[in-house]
Amino acid sequence: MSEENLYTFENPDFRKTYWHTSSHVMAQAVKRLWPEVQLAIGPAIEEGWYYDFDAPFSFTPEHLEKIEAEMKKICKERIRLERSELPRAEAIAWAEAHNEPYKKELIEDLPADAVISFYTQGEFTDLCAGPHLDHTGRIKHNGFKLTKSCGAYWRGDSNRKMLQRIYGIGFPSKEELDVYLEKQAEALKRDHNKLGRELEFFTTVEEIGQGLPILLPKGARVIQTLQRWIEDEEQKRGYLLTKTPLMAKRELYKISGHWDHYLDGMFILGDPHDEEKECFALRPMTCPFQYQVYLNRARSYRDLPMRLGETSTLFRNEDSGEMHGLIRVRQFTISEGHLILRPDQLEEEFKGCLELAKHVLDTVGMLENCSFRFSQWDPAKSGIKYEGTAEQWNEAQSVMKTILDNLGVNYEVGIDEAAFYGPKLDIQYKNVFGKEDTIVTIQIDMLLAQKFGMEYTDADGLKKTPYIIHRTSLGCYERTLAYLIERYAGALPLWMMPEQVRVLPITDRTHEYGKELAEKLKAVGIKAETDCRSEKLGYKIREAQMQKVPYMLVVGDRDMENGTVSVRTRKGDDLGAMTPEAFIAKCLTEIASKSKEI
RNA sequence: GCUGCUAUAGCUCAGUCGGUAGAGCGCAUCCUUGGUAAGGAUGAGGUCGCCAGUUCAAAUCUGGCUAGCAGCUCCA
Repeated sequence: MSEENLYTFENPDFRKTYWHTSSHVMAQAVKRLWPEVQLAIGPAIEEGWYYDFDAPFSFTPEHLEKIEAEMKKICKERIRLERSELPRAEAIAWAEAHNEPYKKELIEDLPADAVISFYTQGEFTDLCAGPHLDHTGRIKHNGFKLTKSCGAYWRGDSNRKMLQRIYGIGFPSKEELDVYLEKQAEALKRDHNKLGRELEFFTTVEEIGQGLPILLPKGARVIQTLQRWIEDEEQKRGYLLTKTPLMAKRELYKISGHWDHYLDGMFILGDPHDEEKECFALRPMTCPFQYQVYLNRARSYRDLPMRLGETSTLFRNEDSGEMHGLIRVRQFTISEGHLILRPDQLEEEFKGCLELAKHVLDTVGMLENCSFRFSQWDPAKSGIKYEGTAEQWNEAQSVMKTILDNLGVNYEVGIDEAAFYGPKLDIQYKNVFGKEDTIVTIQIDMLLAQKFGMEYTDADGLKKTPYIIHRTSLGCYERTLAYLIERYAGALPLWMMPEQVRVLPITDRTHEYGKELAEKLKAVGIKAETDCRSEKLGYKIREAQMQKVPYMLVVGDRDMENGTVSVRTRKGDDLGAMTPEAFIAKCLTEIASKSKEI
């Protein structure tokens, strides 16, 4: 980076510094307005900054306006930021004297020999490692906005006090801020939770409950298309399809370890604490069910790898505040699979799983926005959250690291993100709010096979314990549908659209011709409907357009006489008249191609 | 689960000071038969999320619950 670019927004470090100083300006404004408010922390984040406060009242939009106004003043005052250092004892005394208990706790947690630095701007001083801009005038007074206020736990610990967080975003000019805000507003229009309901992909009903969406005909159709495709794709790759029960007695989950680790997350039928009576639980995953397929008879090394696939519906009793549209739900259906294999097959099979996942994500158009996370355990939680020995974990993680490095996967490491039985490669996707969730996961498991007594007879005649890979290919269908709606703003690619073609007769005279046409299309598997209402063509087109129907076939007297259809696309292109046969051929070719562009 | 906000017709939303409700779109019927993004008329449709409380009187005020939204925490 050249010298002149150092102090521009192009430079991520400068941007962070700019936002960090903005957070101090915000904190100063809050302290000027309400001196009794206590300060926690206020870092720069990926987009903007936040500051956590402990206030005796809740920040409302009116409060935020007042803070913004005060911040503008501070910017215009061009106050210098001065760095200073204090010995530990004096730093603690400072925090006590200023009645800042959160700052005090932060200082106390620093190592004894740490340099404790402060930044002072006018009457405001904050504990801070820096760096900062040289004066508050560097912050463009009309280039920032406080976007929202909400609750946030002190130190991210749900057992501690909930503070109030104010988020802000800022740029060196008002124009850049406006562009940013406009972009945000546009992104929110793609929100699957809004668009998915408007386009009638899904709905929710109060009486059914939270996290239990109803897939309406359109949503159900998309999922069916995806599901059939995935099941076929997996069969091509040597997967054996299974169908296993949606519930089991508590004994099964005791063997797997889920009873100990995830009792709170399961829907229980019966009294879980009454050991005298039978107790069932809806399944939160398929692992121990699918293992029974392997256990059905004795296995030889020749049977491996055994690839089992299932379109499985799972139930997880998520906390009430966690549900979100189709992304986080209590019942969902997942393209789940388990591969049982010999150690020497691990790398090859892992590669196969990753290739499959990348292939399906690429086909649906989501791969380019995915990121990879190597989810590892936290040794500090050994025996609590994680089962198995440190040796087993180190081995599983080093095997996985070797595989990922050999495959050239560009990943970030996530500590304390592993499953209780092993490390994972998680493929992450962000929604329109920038919130990230796992769409696909591939996990190496060195523990469960032993628990279930799964073994195979090797070439040398010895009984051995196999490895297991847990994996998904397209992940959870509900979640995937949500991301597809956002990715395409509802206009899904032709091949997965629930209605691919709508026939639009212009007058009553062409209704029969139109209906026959739709029947012809349906006969070859094209999802077609006819709009026979006595409305004007423009009205019918507008409606089909808003419902994102890829092709509109206009049929009037002229078409009927000539035996043609006039084709219009949802992009607004008029493809002119063609024979039904020509259109069908074109349409079938495009569906088969699974193109993202149509 | 936590903090804050929200809930009025199928949808999007008005409803002032507490005096039992409105619009647009959609829907139904009729007229219109119109060639590429909204033709016209008429009509139906609401225990104001649910349960209590205050009041002569509650969509409106208070409490609880349910559901929705944003964030936090969690996510096998």
